[in-house]
Amino acid sequence: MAEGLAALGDWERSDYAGDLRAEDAGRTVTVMGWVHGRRDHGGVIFIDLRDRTGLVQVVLDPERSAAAHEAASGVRLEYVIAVQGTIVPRSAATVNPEMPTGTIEIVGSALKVLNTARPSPFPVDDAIDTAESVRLRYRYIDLRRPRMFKNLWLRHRMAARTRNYLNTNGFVEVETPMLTRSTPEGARDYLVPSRVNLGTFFALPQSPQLFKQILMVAGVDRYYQIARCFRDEDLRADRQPEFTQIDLEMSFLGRPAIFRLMEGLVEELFAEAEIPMPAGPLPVLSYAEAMSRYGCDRPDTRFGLELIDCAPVFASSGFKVFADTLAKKGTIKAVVVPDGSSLSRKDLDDLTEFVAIYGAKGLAWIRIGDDGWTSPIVKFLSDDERQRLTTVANLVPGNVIMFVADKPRVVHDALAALRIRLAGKLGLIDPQQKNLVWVTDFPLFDYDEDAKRHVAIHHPFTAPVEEDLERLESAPMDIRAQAYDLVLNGTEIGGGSIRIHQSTVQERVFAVLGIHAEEAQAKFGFLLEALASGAPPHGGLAFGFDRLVMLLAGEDSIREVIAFPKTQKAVDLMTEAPSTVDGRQLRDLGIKLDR
RNA sequence: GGGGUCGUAGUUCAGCUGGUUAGAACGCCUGCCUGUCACGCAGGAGGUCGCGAGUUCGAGUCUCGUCGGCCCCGCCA
Repeated sequence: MAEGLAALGDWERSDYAGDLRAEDAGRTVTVMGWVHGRRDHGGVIFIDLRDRTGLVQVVLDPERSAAAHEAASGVRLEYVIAVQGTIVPRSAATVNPEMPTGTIEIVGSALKVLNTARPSPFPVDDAIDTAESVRLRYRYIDLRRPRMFKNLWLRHRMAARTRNYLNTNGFVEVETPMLTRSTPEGARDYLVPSRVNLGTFFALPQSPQLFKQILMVAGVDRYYQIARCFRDEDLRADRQPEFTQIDLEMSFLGRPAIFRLMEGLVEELFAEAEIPMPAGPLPVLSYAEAMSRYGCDRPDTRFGLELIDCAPVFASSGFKVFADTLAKKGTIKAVVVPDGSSLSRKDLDDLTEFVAIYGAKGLAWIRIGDDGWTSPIVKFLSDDERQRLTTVANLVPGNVIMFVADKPRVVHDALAALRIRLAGKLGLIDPQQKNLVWVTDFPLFDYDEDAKRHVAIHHPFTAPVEEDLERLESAPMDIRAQAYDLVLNGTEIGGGSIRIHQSTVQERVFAVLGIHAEEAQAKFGFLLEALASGAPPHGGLAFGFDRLVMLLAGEDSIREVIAFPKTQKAVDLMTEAPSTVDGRQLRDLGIKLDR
């Protein structure tokens, strides 16, 4: 034992610090934790002792225990100590109403310094404004903060509740491999070289998709896994290279039953976070409707500002920008701000700059006044256009209408972002409100202009809508998928689909994707064989667990609910991973670096 | 790959149109103090102004490059 330090000996903790209350008065307790604060009055010393439950004040009085007082005088912030003492009610004058334990204190009779601590790089306090890089470098200090432990604790309880709910509904938790096969579709894979099979690589799973489908073929019937997934793509506030999904798959169930089961799960998770959840079946929005009304497939429905299709109004416009856009198969949509008086000319300029991020070349606007329209473009509009625009957009004095004219993709991206930006700026969002909505009937395919081929929007195992199946080859871009996303306040928290369970359909979809028979056999032969071996109808989905915890914890970044997250450059500032490796390790793997 | 933003003590920040020895608060160290809870009082230590070039008599300050944190676009479902 190092100098000045005490051994734990036969001491056992009797209580957590933050749990002690007035009714504990008179008890003799042993508490252990970190020194959160220390106030030395020359005689009496006060120590705020902290553990994961909170704080309790310990009083060391030299007249009661000279030894304990002496030990306390050497204590510094973040030292690890154990205290034995008696719970005593505080006098009325010394009660601290700010602390849950503020009606009592521990009068220490013995104190052990279990470990010292170097000065903390930043305060262990919720009210800090320390750079995130510093917090991540010393994550073990950061996680001592009550807010961070609260997040870890919520995450733990949500995982436990998930397991409990799924277990009682007949789901079986099955682990699937972390060392798996690279698939060309989708995100970039993290690769792991195989030493035993030089020149070959495993991939870390982007999701357990194929394994869970094969578990359905195996008759598991209902599967789940709280699964780590990996994607080697650039990071965002809500995206990490490794993340956790609640991954689920079910056999012999159609979409309505799957929705019911999943809504039950979400209800449990909201309850765990003590957040009220909207009653009854959740609203369902088709992809087409979501795009038309909100310009995106994950709409925030807490506020209006819905998109208005203005293309018909300007079908034969004399305004060159609009006319040219429509001539080039573009479109024109608008958002109307009911009370535009709070939008200055500078605001409108800023918003124009904002939509440029999404590729919009401009943001036309009109301010509807009591005595006429103010706008840079109004002089180009005919009386007829003004009339029809008023009708289509329900314009009344006070409104400001903003247009984007461009390719549909740009119009939707720009206006979808604009409505969220405006809602924030105009205070239209109630932060307490939680809107959940299913978005369904996504297109099955998108067309990749660079690769000159169709790609799966969800993944290539998603079943087409039955009635669209006959046009799979003739009109692939019109085929709807039996895919669905669950959206919470504009964030996708889960997504899934009914899967293809017949190998003939799977082969046809591969063909549309330009994956020809030989290639399909080489890459997905095991799946095709499995499907041909008695695959039941099945479907499922995966929830983004980190995102869900983030939203229910009220955090803005996924990193706040992950114990050891990576930075935007995908590095761990604490361990400094990734790192270079020994030459011998590389030789074992047959890898030569060219830089 | 691209756009934006930030980088000064352990931490959070200030530092004017370039000008003597770069400041404050908290934290840290020493001493004093018997009811504090943002304890108080006195004193002290602590700086590669991210890094590298350049402009200049002189750079924390201006220019260029570079590295890193964060937000976003692309990417990712």
